Amino acid sequence: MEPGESTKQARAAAQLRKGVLEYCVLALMRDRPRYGVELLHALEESGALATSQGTVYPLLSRLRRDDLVTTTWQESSSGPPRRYYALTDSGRAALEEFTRVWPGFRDAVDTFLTSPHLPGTPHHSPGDPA
Amino acid sequence: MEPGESTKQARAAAQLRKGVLEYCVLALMRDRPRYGVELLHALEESGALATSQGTVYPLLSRLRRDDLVTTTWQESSSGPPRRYYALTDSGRAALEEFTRVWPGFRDAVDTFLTSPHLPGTPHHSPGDPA
DNA sequence: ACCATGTACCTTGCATCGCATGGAACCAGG
DNA sequence: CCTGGTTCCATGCGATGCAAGGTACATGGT
Repeated sequence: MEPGESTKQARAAAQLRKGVLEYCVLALMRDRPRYGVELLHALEESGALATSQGTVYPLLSRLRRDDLVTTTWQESSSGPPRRYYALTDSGRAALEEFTRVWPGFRDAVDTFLTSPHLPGTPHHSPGDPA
Repeated sequence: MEPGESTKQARAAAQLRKGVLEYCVLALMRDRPRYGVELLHALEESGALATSQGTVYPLLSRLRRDDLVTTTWQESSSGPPRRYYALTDSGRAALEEFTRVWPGFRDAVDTFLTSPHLPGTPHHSPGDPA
């Protein structure tokens, strides 16, 4: 079903999300409580972290199991009630912990990816996609 | 070693490595063939990506199974022979693919971690009594 | 010769995670 | 009643990081 090339890109991106998704979801709740589909849409809009319900809901269950979030039901004017997820004290601490270690990690990967050898490499511009 | 806090930090960092380690190892082979312990030491020196043999060797087996690397044995003047891992054509392509998607991913995480609506956010120290 | 140490390679078993798939419940409009 | 949109959740599979354990080679001490 896959033409092949898109598989590789999807594969690389898929493996990347592991572990990071958890903290990005926590980061989304930092300002205010969010509900499942809202988180899903926010991740989708980011582009690189788009995922599915089958990923987000088990993740939210784990966060609740580990006491990183609490939930409250709230009625919706259009549709079934929504379960809003809010950060607990532990959740906020975990998020700050991640915020602390992330730059070092990011920098390490950047260091590995930048080769110190070929100054004239015909690299397409790092101007970046949207 | 840092006391106490390093546990949480290690936990967050451990989740982070998932999926990225594979491509960092490929990146290390970009310039010249490397052998297992050499890769292990390079990762350890990076700090954030330190891992163990139990992680690297199964990873290298997978890379070989997927034809991303080839290996050649080489004698060592001090110790057992070393198996050197070198990038194949597919391996180099996978590395470039990852190099393409990584900036977008990194940028997305950075965006989530920086709160977009509180310009005057008090960067209070951890343990704030709120 | 024997054994301890350092180097280097590899396997097994466990826990975790992303994700495709499928299903359930609620509301509005025809 | 029935179709469509929204929201929630669970199950099963494949892949991954990692601790623990095992094998083999070389050197030096006794």
